[in-house]
Amino acid sequence: MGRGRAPCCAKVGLNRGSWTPEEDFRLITYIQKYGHANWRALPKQAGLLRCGKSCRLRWINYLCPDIKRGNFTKEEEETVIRLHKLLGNKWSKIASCLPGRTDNEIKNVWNTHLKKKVAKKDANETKKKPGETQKPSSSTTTDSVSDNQMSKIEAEQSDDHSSNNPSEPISDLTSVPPPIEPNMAVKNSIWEMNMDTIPMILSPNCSSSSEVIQTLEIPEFTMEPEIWDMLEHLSSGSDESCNIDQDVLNPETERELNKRDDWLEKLERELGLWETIEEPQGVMGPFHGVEGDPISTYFEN
DNA sequence: AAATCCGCCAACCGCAAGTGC
DNA sequence: TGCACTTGCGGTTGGCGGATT
Repeated sequence: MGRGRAPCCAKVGLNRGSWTPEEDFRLITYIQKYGHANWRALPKQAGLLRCGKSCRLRWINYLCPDIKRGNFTKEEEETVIRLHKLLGNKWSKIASCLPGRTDNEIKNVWNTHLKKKVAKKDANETKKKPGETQKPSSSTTTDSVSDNQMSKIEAEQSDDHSSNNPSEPISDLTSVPPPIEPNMAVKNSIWEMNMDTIPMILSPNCSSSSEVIQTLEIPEFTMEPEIWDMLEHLSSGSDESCNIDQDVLNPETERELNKRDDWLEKLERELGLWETIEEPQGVMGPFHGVEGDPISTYFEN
């Protein structure tokens, strides 16, 4: 299944197109454990048949825990419109002002909704006041970008214009701390994000960046409940099976639970390898897709 | 119910910028 | 300084699914 243009160079043996849950799983677990210092080397070390670029894109645009999913709020839309008026198609700059939103997402939203919306609005304004140009307003009160931040951007733009030097780059907007307020709504969206692919795995040795994730509530999981059970079990770091009061269960559920326990036992044996994973060495990493690799084994069965 | 249309958005590409040697 | 390599950016594509005919 291929998307986009034909590949510019032969990438024999590399997967293309949509990511499978297994690939997501590998990427998430690898990055959570080792980070992503070198995207080019990452696919090999993680046992992924993808190019580094593809991995990076998948992580940044979809799997990264900081990403906020769901529709844009009115405020976010307003912000995008205002920033686009100031910056043009500088999607990454705009994204830096919208915590949790990616440049790709903003670009898509702009191209599919906002562009039309703005065009329509402009057409209306022109009808009303012919000859009068619209001035960017900074009086919107419920903006998701702070007034300070917007003023700074506007000042930068103004300086830029006054110096009459279009080649001069705009100073980095990321230097202005974005108004990130971590809350459960955002955190839950992380889970929503992964619901249709694979949840974050919480290995007992997970790095600090994933500790935040560990505090999240676990939502209902509709896909492959076995996977969810497995992850939940692993994340607890417990040797015990899930604590469910078997007395209140009906026989059918109990049978299912027993089945699951057997299954978990089997998995535990396979995933025992998680405990013995070494730091990546050379080009071959711990998740290299070799026979006996627990992830491959799981997804094959 | 089937066929067609159309919008959405994930993933691709080429190129530019950044970094290290 | 120049080169090679990696990462980041913005434009574009096309598969998928919902809406319409």
